[in-house]
Amino acid sequence: MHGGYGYTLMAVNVRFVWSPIWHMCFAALQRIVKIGTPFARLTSRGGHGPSQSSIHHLATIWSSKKHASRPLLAWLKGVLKVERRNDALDVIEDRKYRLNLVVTDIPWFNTNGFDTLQYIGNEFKLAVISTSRNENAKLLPADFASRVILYFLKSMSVSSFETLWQHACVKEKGKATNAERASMLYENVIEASLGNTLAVCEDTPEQTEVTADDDSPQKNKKKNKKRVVWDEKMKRKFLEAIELLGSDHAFPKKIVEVMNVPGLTRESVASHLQKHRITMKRAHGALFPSSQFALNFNSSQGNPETNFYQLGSSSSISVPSSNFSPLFHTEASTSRSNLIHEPYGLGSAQVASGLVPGSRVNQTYGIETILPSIDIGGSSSNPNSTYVGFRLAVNGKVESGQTGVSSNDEKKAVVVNLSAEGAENESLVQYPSTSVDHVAQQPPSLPPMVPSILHDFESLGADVEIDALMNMVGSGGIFWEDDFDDTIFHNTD
DNA sequence: CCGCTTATCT
DNA sequence: AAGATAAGCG
Repeated sequence: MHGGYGYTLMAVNVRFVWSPIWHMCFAALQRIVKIGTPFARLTSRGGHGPSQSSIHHLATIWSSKKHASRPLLAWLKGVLKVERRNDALDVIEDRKYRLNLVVTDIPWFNTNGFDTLQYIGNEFKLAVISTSRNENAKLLPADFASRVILYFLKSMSVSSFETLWQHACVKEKGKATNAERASMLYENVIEASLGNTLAVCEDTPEQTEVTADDDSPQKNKKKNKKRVVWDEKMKRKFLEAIELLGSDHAFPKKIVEVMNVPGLTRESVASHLQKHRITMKRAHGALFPSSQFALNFNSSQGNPETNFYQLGSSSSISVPSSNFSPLFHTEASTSRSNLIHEPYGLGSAQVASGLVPGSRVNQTYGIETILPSIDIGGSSSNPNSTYVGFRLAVNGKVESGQTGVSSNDEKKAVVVNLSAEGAENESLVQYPSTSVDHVAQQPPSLPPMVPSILHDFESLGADVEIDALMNMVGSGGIFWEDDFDDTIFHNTD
């Protein structure tokens, strides 16, 4: 798995993903497909496909979680594998007006890869995000940095991944102000949702349609203005909408539209929003009474839906709890820790070099956001995950520090204990000897956040026959059906 | 009513 | 307490 892979190109559209990285694809798939994103995969890596162990690993997880075969099959069918870089470029070029974003994992030191970046940027006018498992970010040449809008250190996390499509949105709409971005996102989500119903999940047991009888205590609010019951599903949608729109753009009307619940009135949402804000403010002040840097946890045995925290007043990211994320939970059971990884926290070396992993390195596309990520922890493929910044551990503690960046330091982090409402403990555990010596002394400049998509892994379909999948993938792994574009670009132009 | 917010009511 | 309704306001 180390090094030596060829060229991989990945482009993300609102509706689909090209990706070389299987586990990320799967994880992203679960989320993206939920909002209706068909996907495709394109890889050019000298004839080498994803490893069987990787496939098996993921397939096992999916199987054990009773997860859908349909999206999985759809995804597999959407795979296009090409042998050479130029083939990959051809594929992209053919569709460059339909793609929004290209993600690569071309190592920066790879000359051809460098050319590839340049080519994509110049010829296709596509935004490029690069990932690399390797090396210290400060070693990256500025030239490289200037050709990508974002740079990820591996392990790039699924959470980061799922936010990529939003960058695609940015590209799609050209330059957009921050104010416009919210509605822009909304539009694409709605669009994607339509695509989902049509292309991916023909029938989702999501409907829960009401048989309008005399007194149906259903939570549905079809016609009569029954009192709205904000059950978990409703709350989830609500929070999704908030996240998507951004907390400072989340107004009742748009929330209603994003939630897309028939009969749900703006007034109801407004009322709920009011309560929600009160709840937020309470938790806000409780943890950090006099700080702009606020964390809000409603964790533990409560609703997973409300398990989020907020950075700053204007933006928030979600942190899926472990039991809310079956895939990760499975992995975490063997390898521990759901981590949230937020590159702004520290890493002064990287900042000084002007290249913060995961942060903006280029303003061409107006990307102002960093990509929060959740490191699924030492999976077999990523024994030593690299992270710089903050991370959320499963024990509810937020750590800031770094691992895997320098050589063989082990634990070095500032641990912020977020125990029960009130007193925040901040204890210096240990600091790395070299690069980072003043960390989190004061809150970093508030990282702008990309709202991430909450996910719902349920009701995606039936189980899949693993063996069949294995055979399918094992033999050639090239799936490029005649109607591929019709499927993938369904409803597009 | 145009929509968002805040206050009040049940 | 949760949600609806009223009222204030740009």
